[in-house]
Parts: sequence; structure tokens; C-alpha cells
Amino acid sequence: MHRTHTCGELRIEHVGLEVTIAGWVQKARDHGHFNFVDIRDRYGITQVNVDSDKADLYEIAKSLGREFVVKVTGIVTERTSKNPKMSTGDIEINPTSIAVLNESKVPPFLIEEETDGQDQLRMKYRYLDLRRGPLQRNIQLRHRLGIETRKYLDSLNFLEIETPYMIKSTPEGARDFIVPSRMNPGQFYALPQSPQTFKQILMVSGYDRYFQIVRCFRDEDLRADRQPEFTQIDCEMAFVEQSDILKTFEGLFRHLFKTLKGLEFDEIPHMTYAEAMHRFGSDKPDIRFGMEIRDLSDIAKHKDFAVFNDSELVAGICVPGAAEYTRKDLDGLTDWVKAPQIGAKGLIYARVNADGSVKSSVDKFYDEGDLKAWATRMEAKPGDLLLLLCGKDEKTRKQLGSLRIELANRLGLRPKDTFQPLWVIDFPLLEWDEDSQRFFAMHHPFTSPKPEQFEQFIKGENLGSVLANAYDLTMNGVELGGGSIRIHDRSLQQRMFEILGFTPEAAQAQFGFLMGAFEYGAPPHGGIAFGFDRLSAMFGGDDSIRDYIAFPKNNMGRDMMIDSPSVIETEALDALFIGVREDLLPG
RNA sequence: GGAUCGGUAGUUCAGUCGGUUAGAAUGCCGCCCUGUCACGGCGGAGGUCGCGGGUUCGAGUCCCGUCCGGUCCGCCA
Repeated sequence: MHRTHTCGELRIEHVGLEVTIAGWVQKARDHGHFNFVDIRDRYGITQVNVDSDKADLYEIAKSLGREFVVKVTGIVTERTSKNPKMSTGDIEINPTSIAVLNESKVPPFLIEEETDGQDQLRMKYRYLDLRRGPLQRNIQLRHRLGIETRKYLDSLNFLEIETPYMIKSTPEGARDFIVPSRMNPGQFYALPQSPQTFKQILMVSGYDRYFQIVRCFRDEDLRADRQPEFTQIDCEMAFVEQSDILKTFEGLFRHLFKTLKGLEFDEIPHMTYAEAMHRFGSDKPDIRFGMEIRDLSDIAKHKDFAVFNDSELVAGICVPGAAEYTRKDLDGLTDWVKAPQIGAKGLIYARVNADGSVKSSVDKFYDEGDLKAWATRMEAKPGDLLLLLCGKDEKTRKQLGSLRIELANRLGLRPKDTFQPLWVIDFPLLEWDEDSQRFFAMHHPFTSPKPEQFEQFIKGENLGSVLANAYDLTMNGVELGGGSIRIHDRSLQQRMFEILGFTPEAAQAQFGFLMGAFEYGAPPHGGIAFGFDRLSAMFGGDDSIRDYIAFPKNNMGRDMMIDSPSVIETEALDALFIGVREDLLPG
């Protein structure tokens, strides 16, 4: 008998039907007189009840181990004792035959909804982990995300166009993965860090709406939420301004949320980079809760407290209901902000008591009136806790931004089932690097300045204040994607290369392919790219993107590699690629 | 490349001040069980404490080295 049904579809109305199901043995519960065997496939679990009256079948059932592959034919029967927690919980199969299609070793970890295995083990046995419900649901979610993205963009005349993987290089700033060339010994291809140059060339070619769900490669060290190969929804549009792109992709976002989560959104608010840094100390603020940064410099720098007086900025956040934090909690927070990844020198705190009085860690220097003024400035209520940091303006705000997120996590203010998107716009175009004494492009060298600042840009006046025509889509404090309007005017592009320190020859060597295309009528254009892995992680309510990738990261590093017949020192390769870049950037 | 935490049963972990035979839970194996679905009961097997060296009467425990892994920094939108 062929399989007639999956393990997820039989219901009470199928009672009496003869069916054949196939799958893996989830678990067997032997009760002596009968043996319940759960059969699992991708669609669900169905219980088979093997009665000891059927001695031959009962013997087979007793021999089944976890993850044996079986095919069971039998009659769908109503259960005596039903299980409302299972979609197939009203029925069971009364078997007429059980065939063992394959045996299995005892798996190294539990293949159930909640596993007992840790990441490393689950990664080693990826094929077993992928049998588990949570991962199967993630894979399905990712599939739907791709389908709905294509449906929406297709409805707006976007074309999905593939671009090459073995290429010269892409201007994104990370280290390239390289592929040796057999035909040209000693030469290498790079794998794309993004299809950036190709999609811009497609705009020149007249495909005015392009998208691609595309793998990108960056040879940088790993982090928990960062993979060397990852997927982007990459898009580009011609004859558009910033507002057109925001509108179009706000629509994509709305479509994805509606079809995948059944959620509707109001118009997504816009916030400038400057405002986000000022109020939240982050370029991707989580705006679902308050705790905004308040400047106390003018009212906290008049006493004998040198630490404050010597600082450019004294500022703080008001943590609701946290006055009950113990000395130990606060010492812990102080250690937290002093850790290298935050880098604050210390933490000042003040509790607002139930009676409205304020008690601080700097009572030596400030009287009750001073402290109450702080509380008033920060709109603190009785029971709140004020946390203050000081130092250089920008750095202190970033530190407070990190502290704000940390406390919100501790206070449960960042639930996984509420969503608040935000466009962050008007990023700085250029970033001054003190070490090398030159400007770097904050995005990439084709990002356009804002049109009203073209003149300032050309003249080179106060270049640090020139804003980019760039935008990021942020949700719940996570950046989901970003993009920019590109420079399509040749003289503006030449100016950009000058400012970044490229000689014409160097610009030609690195970007000549695209520059050549730009000689033939490049339309105004711009684009955006979304992190596909991060998007599916957010839809799945999961912090980790690791559940969504095809191969584990330790495989990336080891099991997936082949030995090279000729030994190439990694340092030499590193120098080769970094070296090329440095050569092109006189400075 | 740097910092830091970890490596003990198939798995997840505990193991006190260096001291008798290294434990728990779960999984696995056997027997029993007529309605389980986190089944239950009884019994059992399972360990080169990552590896190498050192200190000591004695090392899972302390020291040095090394390998592997996590996290963070550098790096990377």
C-alpha cells in the first residue's frame, strides 16, 4: 500500500477508513496488553494502537526504537480516551500491518518539541534537529516569507533577476570570501557581499524595478546573530525619490505582517538619526517604551562633584518602578556599565521614594532640592529609579541607550509579540576617522547626499554635517534593513571619490565596471535590502537566526571545507585583499 | 588577533576545604502493567572527569601547557 494520508490529517470523520501512513517512530508506550506507538512526519503525529491479541504485530511494535522509519496500514478508530491537545487526538490507527522501512541508532538528543541537546550537538546532527517541530515551523515560515515577498513585489512590476556569484569584488567594506581560479592560477574570484553594483547596472539597463532573494557572503568573524553567509531581500528602483522607496517597502512590510501574522500597521513613523541618538542613544531605537535620555548638565554641574563638572554631558534615564533595586542589584548594574562593551566609568543612581523624597549615591554633593530637580526633569514618579552617566556627549548617550535596553529586558518591557516599526532617516553621509585622518563613507561610496546639501558637498564645507539620502527600517530595536538613494550624476560621483581619497585611477580600478555603465545614461535610482534571516527570526518570535540557516557555523569553519592541494597562508590572503584596498586609498 | 567563561555517563548538569567506591535527572536495556499521550512500577547497564605535564601521601578539584567550544572586543550594518 502507498501512503494514503500524512500523520497530521486524520480526524474523527475518517473513522472506519483503511489508511496507510508512514513516518518516524516518535515514541512507544507499552502497556502490556497494548502498545501505543506515535508516528511522526512533517505534518503531525498519529497514534497507532497495537493490541497484544495480534501477536505478530505486537512483537514488531515491541522491537521499534526511536526514529525507526515505518509504514503502517490499518483502520482509523475512535479513541476510548481522547487527547484534546493533539489535532489527531480523537482517533488512532488499529493496524493490520506494520513494515519497518529502516532502523535507527538511538539519537544523541531528544527529537521532540523541547530538546535536551545544546547548540553544538544539534548542529553536528543538523538532519535530526531539523526533524523537530520548532525547526520545521521555522523552515515553513521562511518559505512563506519568500512566497509573500515575491507575490507583493511582482504585483508592483518588480522583476526577480539573478546576479553573478563569482565576481571581482563589491564595495561593502567587509573582507571578501575568495574562490581560486583553475583557469588562471594565482587569481581569485570574490563572492559578493551584496549584489550592489549589479543592481545599479540593472537600473542603467532599464529594468526599473528589480528584486532578488539572494545569498551574500562576508568573511568576517562570527557572532551569535551573525553568519558569514546570509540572505537578503535586495531591491532597487529607478526614477524614484526617498519617499517613493519608503512607501513601496512600507507596503511590503505591511503585506508580510498581514499575511504571515495577521497584523495591521498604522503608517510607520519617521525619525531622524540625530533625534534617535539624542532621545534613545541608538540608531535603531526600540520605541515601544519610554525611559528616554534626559540631559541634566545644567542642573547637575554646579556643585563640588568633579566627575560631573568635568563632563561634557550629564544625562540619565528614569527606570519605572525600579527604586526597589537593592544595593547588590545596583552594584551589578554598575559593573555592567563598566564592562568593556559599554565602557562607562561609573554609574550614579537616585531612588525616588514613596513619599517623594530622593536618595542618591551622591548625597554628599547634592541636597534634597538638587535631587528633586533631577527627578522633576526626568518626570520620575515615586518608586522610580534614576540612573545617570556622564562623559562625552555622543558616547554617553550611546551608553545610556545600551543601559536602557538592558533594563527594559530585565523589566520585561520588550515582549516578543508586540511590534513597532520605525524608519530612521537622515544618516550622516561621511564619518571622519581620526586615525587615518580621512573621511569614510558611512554606507558605500554611491550613497547620495541629500539634494539640498549638494552644494555644500561639492564645495566641501563642513562635510561632517552633510546628511545622506539613506534610511533604515527598524523594529523593536532591531535593524531589519536599509538603503539609500544613489549618486547617478558623474560629477557628483567624482567629487565623492575625491573626498574619500581615491585617485581617479584607483576609483577606476575598483569601481570601473559600474562607472563605465554610468557613462551611458544612468537614471536616478535607489534601493533597499532587508535581512531575510533576521526578518524570519522576528516573525518566528526567536532571537537567534541560527535556526534558519542551512548549515551550522561549525560546519562553515570545518566540516564543510576541503583541503587545498597548494598551501596558501591565510595571512597572505588577508594581506592580498586588505592590501588592495589600502593601495587604492592613498592616505 | 585580544579578553573572558566553560569541557564530568548518550544528553543536560551537580560534585563543598584536595581525602573512602564520582552523583542526579533524562535517555538506553530487561521484566511487569487494559487507555497512555511528560504513562506508571521494579531492576540493570553506562565514566580514560577533553588531552599532556607538574605539585602532593593523595588531583574531577590546585598550577603550567595544549586542544575544542560559548560570549564579548577588534572586525562586521
